[in-house]
Amino acid sequence: MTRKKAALAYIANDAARKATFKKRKNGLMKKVSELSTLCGIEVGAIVYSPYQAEPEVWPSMLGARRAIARFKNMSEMDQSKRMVNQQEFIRQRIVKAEEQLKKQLRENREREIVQVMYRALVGEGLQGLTIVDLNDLGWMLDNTGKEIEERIKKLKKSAPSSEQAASAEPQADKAAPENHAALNDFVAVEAVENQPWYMDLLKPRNEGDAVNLDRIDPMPSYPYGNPTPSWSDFYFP
Amino acid sequence: MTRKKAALAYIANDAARKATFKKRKNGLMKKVSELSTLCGIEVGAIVYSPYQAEPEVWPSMLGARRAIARFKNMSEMDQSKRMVNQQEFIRQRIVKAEEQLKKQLRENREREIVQVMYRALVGEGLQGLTIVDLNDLGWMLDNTGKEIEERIKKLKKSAPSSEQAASAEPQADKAAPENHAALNDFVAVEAVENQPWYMDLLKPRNEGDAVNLDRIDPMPSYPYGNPTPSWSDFYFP
DNA sequence: TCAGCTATGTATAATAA
DNA sequence: TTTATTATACATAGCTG
Repeated sequence: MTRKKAALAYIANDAARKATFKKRKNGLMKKVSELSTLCGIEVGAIVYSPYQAEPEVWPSMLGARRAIARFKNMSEMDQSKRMVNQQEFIRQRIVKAEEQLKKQLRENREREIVQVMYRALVGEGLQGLTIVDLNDLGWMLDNTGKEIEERIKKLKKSAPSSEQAASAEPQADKAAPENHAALNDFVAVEAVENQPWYMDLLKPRNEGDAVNLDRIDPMPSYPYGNPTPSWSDFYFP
Repeated sequence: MTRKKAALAYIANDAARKATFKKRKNGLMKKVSELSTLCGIEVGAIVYSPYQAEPEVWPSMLGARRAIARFKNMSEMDQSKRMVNQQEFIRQRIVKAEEQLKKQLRENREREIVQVMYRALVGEGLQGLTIVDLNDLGWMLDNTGKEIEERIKKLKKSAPSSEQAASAEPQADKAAPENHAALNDFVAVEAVENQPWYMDLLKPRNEGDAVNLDRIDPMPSYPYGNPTPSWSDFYFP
């Protein structure tokens, strides 16, 4: 966007896109910090980065959380502006809030499972694609509660020999080191079977004192796996 | 930061600061949108603006919410880095999430009550101080569930005339200027008595299918009235 | 206050190492 | 790949109306 006149469109070339992303992200965060400094206000920025897994935070985790809380507040307040009927409005708000809560809880459980699987099965060095794979698995488990068994059967069937399984490498992480060359679904499933405490997570938790998840709508088409690499990049240069 | 070399520090002059804020905020949001377009990623930005009350959203409310969710995700992910014990970590996460949920619900109810009282009692023109007052009242009601009656008694005692009571606008939405010359606690309480639907809000809601609010900690010192301007500015030029 | 307007400082696309 | 180096496009501080 300098020598050539701007071409404000998606950059097809992967490398170029990544380079641009990094540069612009840094620039953006610098601007953010400047704005905060110059005007003495709280600012937070969240960028979902396909290239970076670890979040860096600016100005601080707390600041970010506060900003988020404020933002939520305001969205509600804003709605109220056009409120005509008190009760209706309030009811709507309640419904919305409850939906949000459910969603949050649901997402949380997903994360738990993904976490556990990830931790249980994968070494420190293999973040990238593996996380995506585990996400997919986590979703299924969380959603159906039975798909896990199907998956186990299916995978066992298609890879009865543990050696074969080892060489399968389906979803494939690129630079997998020696020991983890065989990070695939089969391995994941085996680990699951051997870890009862993981299975416990699949059961619905005690929800008497929590949100009722009964009527939870089906999983949203959330970009958990798909083009989705891993999430977020909260950065300060 | 152009003709003079940058002076990256708080701008003392009010007007200049505001001008800079506006310009830079616009520039920032432009960059944000560009980043999103060029790299095909989701981006959200939240700026708490002292100058703007109404939130504008970019790229969209949904996008913002998603980004926020991701961010939360990542903060947890980060924590997990140092996690040693899977189960322990997960339990902690669950606890945290549930606390968050409770807080959210609680805040929501507060807002409901404040809203209702505000709408019921106050014309459009009287925001400022009145809101603060009503907030206080709402808090009390929400907290004790009985203070309302005490308050009613007390106030009735000090103003027993029914005519006075009759002048209290019942459903009272928008602006009813003349009638509201006497916007005080008494009016407020009368309105409450005449509006069963409001009283309903004071009762704990059906919590079988919601978060259990039993163990909710006392109200946080949230800036509901106080120096609180109004929040947030999610902007796209 | 709010918009232009420039002169200038910055950010960054393309390129090279 | 990442990092460093430009040449340019862009953002914006200080003005002005």
